[in-house]
Amino acid sequence: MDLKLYDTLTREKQPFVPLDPSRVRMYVCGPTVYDFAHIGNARPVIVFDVLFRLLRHLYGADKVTYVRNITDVDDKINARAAERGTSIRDLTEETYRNFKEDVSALGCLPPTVEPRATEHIDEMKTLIERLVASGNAYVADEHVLFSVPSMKNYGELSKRPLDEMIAGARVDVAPYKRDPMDFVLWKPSNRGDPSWKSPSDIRTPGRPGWHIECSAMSWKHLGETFDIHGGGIDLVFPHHENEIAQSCCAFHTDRMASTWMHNGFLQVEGEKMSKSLGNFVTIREVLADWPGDVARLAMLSSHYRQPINWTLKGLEEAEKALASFFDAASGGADPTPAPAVLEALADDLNTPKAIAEMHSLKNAVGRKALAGTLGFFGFRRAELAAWRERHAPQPALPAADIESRIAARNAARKDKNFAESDRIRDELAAMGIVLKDSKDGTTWEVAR
RNA sequence: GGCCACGUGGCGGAGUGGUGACGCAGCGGACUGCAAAUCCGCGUACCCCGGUUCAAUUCCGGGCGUGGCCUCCA
Repeated sequence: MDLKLYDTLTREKQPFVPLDPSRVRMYVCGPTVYDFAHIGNARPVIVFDVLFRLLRHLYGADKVTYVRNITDVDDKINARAAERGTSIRDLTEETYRNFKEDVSALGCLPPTVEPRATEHIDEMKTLIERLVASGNAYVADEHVLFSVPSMKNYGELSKRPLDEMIAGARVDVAPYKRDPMDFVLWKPSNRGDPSWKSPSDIRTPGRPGWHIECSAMSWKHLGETFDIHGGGIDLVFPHHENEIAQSCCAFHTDRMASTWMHNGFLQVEGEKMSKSLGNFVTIREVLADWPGDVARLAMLSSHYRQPINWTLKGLEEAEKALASFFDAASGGADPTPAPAVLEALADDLNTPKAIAEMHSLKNAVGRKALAGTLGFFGFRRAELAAWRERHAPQPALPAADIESRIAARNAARKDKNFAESDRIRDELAAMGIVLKDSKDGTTWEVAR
């Protein structure tokens, strides 16, 4: 099985060849923990969970290291904690707990490591001092800045030629920057904000810039170079571009990660999700109405690089599809997913194709493979069943009354009094109760 | 304004230089006393305009539309 992945850096689908097949390494940018994660945040979490599962299948579960960081030092966190009057630690811990619950409900495996930024300050400072020593960074006005002109390939990931970026810059450039493109590695802390002893002989305590944490944590947990770096497409510039600059200059390497993967953006009911439009949807809100697996399937029904439109109709369709999969897959399960599904996933994670293959397994010969596939994806039969039970509409009549009417109807049918039997059925139908005749008798359910 | 994506049937959504995936909805048939459920079958879709080609939805150029990014906001 040859895995091919699209690499943002080369803009090409390429065969995936791990640097070390006995230790496949993936880093994905995780949440900034200051508030409930929204459904757009859920996309990379789900997408890279599927990739994690695929890699574990291909290389062995104990051969894959998946690192997803937790950003727990950030201006938004400081502001939110102050606003709520809680400590930063309490806020980030609570938000992180909520995040873990959310993504677990979405059927995602925990990553191998979930490092926190605040626990890697030493590594960040080491990187910063290396960059200063190598002339890729400089100290100015108690800041440490990365010198963008010191890196010749800067802009390669986002395909932004430097001169155009400078020409397009709209924001006032801080006076201490040597070059308008330079970005912060370390900055002084405001009073009351978290602070650490600064690197590079800066006297004032400070805190790290945004980008350095990922260079530090990927280095600590995966090494100087690794296989896959993932995240949302909005992170390509400047975040990932700057990570590359920091890591490649600190370690004198050409590539930070062999493959850069980015998921497309998410819209809600055809509109940009924003608080001002009032269509801001948290994972928590979705989970209040739907099983996590339905949200998961809905998310995977678009290819990860395509834009996705998050809609109620999409969730309804996903619920039907998932129910039909579980209906068809009753009985034993194969230990592995169906080959056709694996093949689809191996082609740059073509989940819509994989789902189409699952539909074609909904027959007698495919059901064991389908069950194995559902297990591979992490879909949970019991969860959907419990949700269906909970959300089953209540009949307008007591069950005993329905049963007695069914008995009356069947008596009429036996007498070939079809006018009467149809009358009873229509009467029940008008109350939303649908009858199903089979050779084993008549059953009923409430129309959804 | 600059850069980067995306634009497929009623809806969702793959894919491909030449026999039009898949799902939902719809239609027809089987089954049924009639239905429901189930099963079987059915769709001359590829934003617009040029170009390349024997042949383009697929490649190239332009246009229009939508979205993302454009430095310490993530």
